Amino acid sequence: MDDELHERVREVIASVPAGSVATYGDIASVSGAPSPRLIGRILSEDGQDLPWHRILRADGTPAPHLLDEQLQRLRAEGVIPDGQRVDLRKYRWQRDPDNDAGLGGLF
DNA sequence: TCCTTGACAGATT
DNA sequence: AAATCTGCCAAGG
Repeated sequence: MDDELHERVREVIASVPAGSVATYGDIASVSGAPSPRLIGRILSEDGQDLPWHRILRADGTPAPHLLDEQLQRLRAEGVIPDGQRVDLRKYRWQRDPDNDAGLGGLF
């Protein structure tokens, strides 16, 4: 059921902790989406209730139309963007190797 | 049914 | 380092 995938993607995005960010590719990989494009599409349609501002592109730069709002919201959460770019090395959300994934045993 | 568009990513040039 | 090309999947015209 592809609806499940859609739901899973939202779940993963919702599981990203404040003060951290993730890339579309990461979300796609963790959620099992076939392509990161799906993430963007889902967010554009059904991401109103999700922390979409924590999702960045692979370079650490948010999407062009969201750029203002994105950086502003991130800054409010403690993420300090370097110009238009966020240090993924520091803020990128990665599953704790010691603790299980942020999925909370979704698998 | 084919073509275009879009919150992307990675490899090339 | 920056611009370009290619592959990717789904939805709408």
